[in-house]
Amino acid sequence: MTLYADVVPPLPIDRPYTYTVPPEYRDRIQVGSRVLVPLGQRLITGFVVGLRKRKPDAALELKSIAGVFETAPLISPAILSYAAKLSRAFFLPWGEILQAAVPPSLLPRTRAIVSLTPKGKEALEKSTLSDEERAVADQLVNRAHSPLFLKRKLRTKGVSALLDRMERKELVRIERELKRTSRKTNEAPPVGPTQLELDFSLDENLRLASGTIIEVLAKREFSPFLIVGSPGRREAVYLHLIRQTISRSGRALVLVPEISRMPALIEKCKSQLGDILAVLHSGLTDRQRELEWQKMIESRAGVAIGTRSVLFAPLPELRLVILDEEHDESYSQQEGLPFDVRKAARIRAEEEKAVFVQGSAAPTVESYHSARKGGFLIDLGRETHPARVRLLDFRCARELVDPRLKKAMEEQLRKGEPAILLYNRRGYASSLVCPRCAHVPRCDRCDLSLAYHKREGKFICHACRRTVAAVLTCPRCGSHLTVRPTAGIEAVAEELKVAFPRSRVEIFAADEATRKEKKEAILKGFERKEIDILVGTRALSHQYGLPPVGLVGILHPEMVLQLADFRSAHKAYLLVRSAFRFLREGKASELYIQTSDPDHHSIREAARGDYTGFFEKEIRYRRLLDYPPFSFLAEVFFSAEKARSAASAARRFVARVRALAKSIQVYGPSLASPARKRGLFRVQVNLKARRAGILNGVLRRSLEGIRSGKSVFLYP
DNA sequence: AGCACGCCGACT
DNA sequence: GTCGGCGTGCTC
Repeated sequence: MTLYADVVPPLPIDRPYTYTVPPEYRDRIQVGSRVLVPLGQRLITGFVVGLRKRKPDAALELKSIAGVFETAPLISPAILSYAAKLSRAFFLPWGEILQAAVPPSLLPRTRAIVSLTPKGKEALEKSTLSDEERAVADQLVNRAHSPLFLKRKLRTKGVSALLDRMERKELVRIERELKRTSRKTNEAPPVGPTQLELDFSLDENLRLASGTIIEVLAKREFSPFLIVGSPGRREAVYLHLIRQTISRSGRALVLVPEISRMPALIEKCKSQLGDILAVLHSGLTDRQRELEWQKMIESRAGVAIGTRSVLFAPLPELRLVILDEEHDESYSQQEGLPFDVRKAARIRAEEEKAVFVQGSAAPTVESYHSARKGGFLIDLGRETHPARVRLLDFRCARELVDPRLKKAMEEQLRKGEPAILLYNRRGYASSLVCPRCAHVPRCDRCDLSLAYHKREGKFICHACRRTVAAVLTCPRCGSHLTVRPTAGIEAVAEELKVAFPRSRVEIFAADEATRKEKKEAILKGFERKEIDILVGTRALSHQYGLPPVGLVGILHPEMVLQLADFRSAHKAYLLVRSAFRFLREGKASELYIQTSDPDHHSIREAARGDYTGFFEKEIRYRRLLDYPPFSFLAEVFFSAEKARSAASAARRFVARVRALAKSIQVYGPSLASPARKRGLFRVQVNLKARRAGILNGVLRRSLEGIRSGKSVFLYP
């Protein structure tokens, strides 16, 4: 009896295609195998997602599998169905998610070699070839080359089509072979059951909190929790839960937003649990990543910890999924495959029937709301910091730094103590303007005003990073350009240097000028007390392990409130809270918050460290303005090389949405911000609906068949 | 995503 | 008259 395989290619096709399995592959092919299949005119690699004994449709003419790669499949049935769920949840092709689920270096690839046939050689000598054919033949006279080499060498369009035509005319031969990538590993044997040390202590509050979760852990069913508390207390609970999970021979998955957060946590895990840890993040080399994978596949890992790629960790018996720093923005980043890590982690827990624990000191409003409503909120107690916090109402624009803050700095400097100042605006000024004709230098790719970076003498577009030499005279009327009243961190540092001429002031920002070595030098210098005042943007807030100081100032956290974003109040709250991390514990420590909006609930409650207070006020605004969690929003982006195709895709989408559901509010299409990203035009459409189900259904049907690059973000 | 097919403008 | 643009639809 013939065997058939359902295959998903890593393309924007999310339906499997069925191929016949030739007898020679029958024994090797498995669900999860990677195979080489003919699709249209090409040979591509795909994942086997199912095996069957009958055709899906008897009338269908099926092609057959052209090759099977590794013997042991890289993808387990569990990950296969998880990827399918993600694909539905985020409107992404199944095959592309599968591709992302496996380390790229473990994915076998095909290699093609093009050589000239005797017939081709003859044609070249007789000059019966077309110009483009001859160009190819000339390259191949002496030796065979890969198609990639030819593409680069010829520098013309449609080389692959040309090669295919020449292959059909038997002028060239294209041999496709499988490139083996699997390596032999001879690592240490699996570790035995770990000895659990008993030096572990939890106070009554934490014991109670963990108890609730441990009860559910035994039941083996999906169950969410949200832990609100300081990092230290959360960590203690996590470790306790992981320990419990492992002692029941389960496995745990820990997600963190950024690599910088990992070292401390990894150390703790290692010292308490032994070396049963697999670590996955984007900073690993291919080889390191492969070793971590081997660890998991061979069941030598009890815990996998890492950033978003760890979502696909091949852990059997997964019982616990932890997502730390639930509030962190990098979980919703658009890099790579555009999906929300929070939701993806939740789906993994659902699929595995595992306990899902999210933790934060200041969770997203949506998450806190649903946890409280659903009765799965675990509050570990309020964050308190003994420091004195001063709110400086600062609206005068003559100086950048409030005299009261400068005075505090002066005192600090006299004691020989360093200070940190946080201000989240890079460069010297976010734009310049001509005082006579109001001309503003703009980026010709994004149409945003160019930021002036005085130190480097450059104009930099903060949207596309395009950099040009700064020209300080107006190209239209020749006047000297002036700084707009939107100073950046460089201007702040300049003012401090004038105020404290004998002090060492340094800037820490994610600037092109501030290279990695320079950044490390600054941090080292600060540790050695060679820097008196460190002025930093949010790039500094992501830095861990700096020696805490007695004085921290934060300038204008209310700036984020200007963003057209329903979460901006929460962002302001987080920004202020991030300043506390640099402050030494103790009554003598001081935090200055210089703001023109001291009465805003986000600033005020953050100053007091009262998340619940912030939440109560914020949730009222959300209800009032009908924002998530009281409504469901979708942001849909269409991107294409040509503005016209992105716009027409967006228009087509909007027309379909309008036709399908009157109850859905449509905003747009409008230009996304930035309007161009990596050379692609971006058009945005926002939708708002009363119910998530309706929104999902309409999105699914409206996006069908739309070709241009699309990404969808759903809130909550 | 590629690639073919198919329908309208400027040119050897 | 053709070459070539890109809109639309299919790929087991």
